[in-house]
Amino acid sequence: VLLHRMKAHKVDYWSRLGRLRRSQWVLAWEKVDRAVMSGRIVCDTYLAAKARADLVKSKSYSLTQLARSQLETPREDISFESIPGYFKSASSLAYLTEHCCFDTFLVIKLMSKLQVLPLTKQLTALAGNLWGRTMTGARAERNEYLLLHEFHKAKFIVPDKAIYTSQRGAGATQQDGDEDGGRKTEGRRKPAYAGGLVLEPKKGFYDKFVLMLDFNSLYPSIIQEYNICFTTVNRPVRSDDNPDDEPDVPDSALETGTLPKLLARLVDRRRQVKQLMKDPKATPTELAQYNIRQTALKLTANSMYGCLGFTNSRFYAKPLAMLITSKGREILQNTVGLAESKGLDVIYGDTDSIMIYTNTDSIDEVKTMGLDLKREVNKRYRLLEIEMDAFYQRMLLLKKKKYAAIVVTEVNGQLKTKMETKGLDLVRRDWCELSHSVSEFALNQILSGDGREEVLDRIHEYLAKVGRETRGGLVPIEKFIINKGMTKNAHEYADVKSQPHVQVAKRMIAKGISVRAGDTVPYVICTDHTAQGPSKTMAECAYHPDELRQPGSGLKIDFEWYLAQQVHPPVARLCAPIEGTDAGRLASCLGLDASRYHVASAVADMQQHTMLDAQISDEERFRNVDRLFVRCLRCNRSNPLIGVALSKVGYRGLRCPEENCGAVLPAPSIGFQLTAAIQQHIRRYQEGWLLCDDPACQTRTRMLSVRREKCMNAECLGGKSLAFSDKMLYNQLLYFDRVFNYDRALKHTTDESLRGMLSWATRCRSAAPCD
DNA sequence: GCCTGGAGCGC
DNA sequence: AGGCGCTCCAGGC
Repeated sequence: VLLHRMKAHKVDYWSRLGRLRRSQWVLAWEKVDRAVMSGRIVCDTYLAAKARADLVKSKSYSLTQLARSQLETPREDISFESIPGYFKSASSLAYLTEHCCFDTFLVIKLMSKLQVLPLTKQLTALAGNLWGRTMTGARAERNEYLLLHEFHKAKFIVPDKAIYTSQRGAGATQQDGDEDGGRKTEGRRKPAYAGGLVLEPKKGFYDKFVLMLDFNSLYPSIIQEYNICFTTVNRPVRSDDNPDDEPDVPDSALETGTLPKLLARLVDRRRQVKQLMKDPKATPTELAQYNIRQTALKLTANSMYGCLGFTNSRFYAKPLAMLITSKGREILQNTVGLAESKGLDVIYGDTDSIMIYTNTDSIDEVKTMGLDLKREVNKRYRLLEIEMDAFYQRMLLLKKKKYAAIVVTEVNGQLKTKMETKGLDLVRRDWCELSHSVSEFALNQILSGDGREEVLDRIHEYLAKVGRETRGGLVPIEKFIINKGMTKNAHEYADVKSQPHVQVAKRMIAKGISVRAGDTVPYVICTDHTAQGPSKTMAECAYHPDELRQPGSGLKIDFEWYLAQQVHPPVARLCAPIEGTDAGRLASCLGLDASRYHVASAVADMQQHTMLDAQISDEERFRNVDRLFVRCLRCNRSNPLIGVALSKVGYRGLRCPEENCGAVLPAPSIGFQLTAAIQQHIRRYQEGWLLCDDPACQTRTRMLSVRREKCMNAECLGGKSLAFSDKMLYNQLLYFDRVFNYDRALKHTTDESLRGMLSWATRCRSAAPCD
């Protein structure tokens, strides 16, 4: 924009934006921005913030968002469409101008906060590439230069640089809208080799310490430990038909290769820098510099592995990458084996880490346990080191790569706690803020350490409130906004109709708002009352928040969709391991139609029980249920009711089983007693007593329930489970059903007189259902 | 119910 | 213009 304004106003020396003196306007319009800046290093804080995603945890990388999260400075968002309006008066134009000036201030502050210049300078100095290229985030190129320098010093001839050709056939000339079915979309290709090992988690809620250990820089360490290098590993010639076998570890007698030497140097320098940081005389400025340096060293060492597996890298070496990950898997597996052989309970692990359930509340005990294991593991390796990484006071482990925990740290002898959340819907930007805040509440409750019933009561109550407030229109629009990133440009998506963000992006582009690959698109889901025709897909109901806010748009947020699709699923997933609630219950709290969930879960239960136990007879299945005792009004004796198939059944109903009585049991009386029995069992289930499953132990507790946990009794090796579980309750209720199930009895009995009776009773029942 | 893309995480 | 592993959601069949 600047350049074109300069040209329009015939500004001299317009080429001074860059350092090349240009006298002629020869640049192609598309490439102006790059070429015109030649000779200058451009720092794009948008790219820089994305590159430092490790520090910047932001839903989107807009200046407004970054100013808020990084600089704690509010910034007014001025929508693209409203800008022309600011030109209508001097005062509003001045306001807009000031806003722009403030933006430049924010950008500078952001650059300073993220330490973009010091860090990129260090990275560049290490790799020996061009600073300007580091700014644009060319990680592979940095790695290439690092290796080029290294191999040149060692007097090797390096591989030729392959000319970059896109492997995909999407030509830039294909502008016609014709959808070519056979064309592959750009994006992530399928994996070429195996990566890290992820252990199957032992899911559940843990309310005693979990110890987390991990290997320091696993892959760089493996390269050194096993002397993995282009110069040492015997690898097959690169061709299309070579076998994908992983190569052997080089002979231990071989001289240290270039790659391990390089990594050793990086690690050693980092150690030195960290040593300098311990100097009490170091000034804050020096400390900051040291910290940047050690970060750069670490980043450089850690990015080596990734570039070995990068197809378009000059130093692409799939066999080396394969060997590294393979050793990683082997190391993790061995570590798990060692821990388990010491009687430790490994509940999870991912690539370079393991988590151990310690079954103790004493942090000192945990430390002893950890040190002990650490010592044994580290004995096995020359360089490789495992380290205690964290102590989790409580932990909710839901799935692979999805968990939350209360982390305990010692600060000046004081124990501090903090919540850490990994992979949950809660940390993903494709869920709206409403969804996040509800999940956060539920998670805080679950991890609070309070009793189960209390926790569930509070969650249920909160959900009811959320349902009411949402439907009442009390929740601000912002809380409904969902953000999704564009991996491609809008027109490159093949499947547009199922992707809400693409639909919205296309409309934004039509309005002249720039949306490119890598940008984040915000949208809300609205109801469509105007359309009576075929129901619209979800994506077609997506609108940009500005479209919703537009006066007279007639759009309304689809509250029911949000409660059912954004709030309910994540909360249900969080509560899944907690006994005493389920998807149906949570849905009904939110005011949603719970029957769907009840039916679904009942069907699932039914299948689980009947499919698995298909061969089991009723006698076997109901061996442990409480019989339904019914008191006869005439003889006043209680007798177990065995069921319509076996009880004395008369034309007037069930009869008292007492030998000398046989009076008809009135239906209302049976109904009352049955209801009481059902209520009693449901209460028993809700009380949630936990019982050790070792019959000799018999320890009973009533805590926030877990699906899987060791018995409270320290000496006992048993596990804890509900004394009266959901399965037992189900079985109990199934028994009650069976007792009065005429249809089933009719199907199963061979007694002709009973058959007649039952079929008659069945007909009567359909005539007078209230009986 | 099974399969396939895409997103977006974790490491 | 580093890698793979793992949920989830939608949609098509």
